[in-house]
Amino acid sequence: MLSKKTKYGIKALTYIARKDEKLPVQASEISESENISQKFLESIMLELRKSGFLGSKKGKGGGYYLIKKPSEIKMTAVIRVLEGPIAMVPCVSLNYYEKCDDCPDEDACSVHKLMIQVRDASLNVLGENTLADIAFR
Amino acid sequence: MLSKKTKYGIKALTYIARKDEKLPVQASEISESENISQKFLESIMLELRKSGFLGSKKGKGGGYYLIKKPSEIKMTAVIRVLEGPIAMVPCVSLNYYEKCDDCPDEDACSVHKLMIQVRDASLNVLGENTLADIAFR
DNA sequence: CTTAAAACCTAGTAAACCGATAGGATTATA
DNA sequence: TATAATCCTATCGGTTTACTAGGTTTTAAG
Repeated sequence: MLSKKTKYGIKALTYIARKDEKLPVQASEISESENISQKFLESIMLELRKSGFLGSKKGKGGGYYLIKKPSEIKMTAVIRVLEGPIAMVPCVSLNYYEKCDDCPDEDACSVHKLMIQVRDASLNVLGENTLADIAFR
Repeated sequence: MLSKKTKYGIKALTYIARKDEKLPVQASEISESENISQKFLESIMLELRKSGFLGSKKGKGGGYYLIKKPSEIKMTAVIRVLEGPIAMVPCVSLNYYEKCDDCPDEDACSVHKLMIQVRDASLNVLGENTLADIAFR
């Protein structure tokens, strides 16, 4: 299941992308428009800034803006930052690999075999979709 | 992330499938061989029986056995029983649909759009794989 | 210079979920 | 009758989740 954090984060990025003005967008505006708890959203925006998706401007008239073009933001990257691994099991994760402490032999493991396929399928979809794709198409 | 319950459940089914003998397999045997807490596994086996994947025989010499042939057990079905919805968001789930309480318009929602694609990709993989595929191939 | 509006930061918290454990009751075999 | 297995219910510690509280800092505008 996708956490609300990730869901809200993607919605916020989408919201900013769809506003074609160059002015920064306030978290309060997004929170109202998208029905997201403001304080919670603030922490998410902060994370998105720290991970390089957003820039920010403090003070009156401040807000957040995209650092890259929507077409250059892959959804794999967004989800990895907000949600963590895309794989459903650590032992098939490319970026967060971890060996299972049960399971002596990964190659013999049926779960491993299956989850590699699921991972590849998901990776394929998320890698092909950019923020532009889901915001505008 | 896949829960241990689901992971253990799939491993247990695989174990039984790979034993070609007709005799029922004990939970204790599986728990030892696959390094799974016995009591925890017991509860999983029970669930797999109640949902129609396994039959059981009580008492001495008892155990669990597959009710259908491995090639007839789709992984979608197994995962839906043990893990719940395959979709990452309730609003794109086929079997466990739920409307988001934020989000007035699903068609305009970028998360919705993306997660439909992820769901279809996963569904495709899990629907094509049977227990036989992951146990023997 | 003051005020308001915004991001930024730290901490806490209620509820849910997870993985496991405890302790048996029931049933079947030998 | 003893033993071995499933079956059942309850509980529990730990972690995560989704959020809330309560500020501080920075900036722009009046």
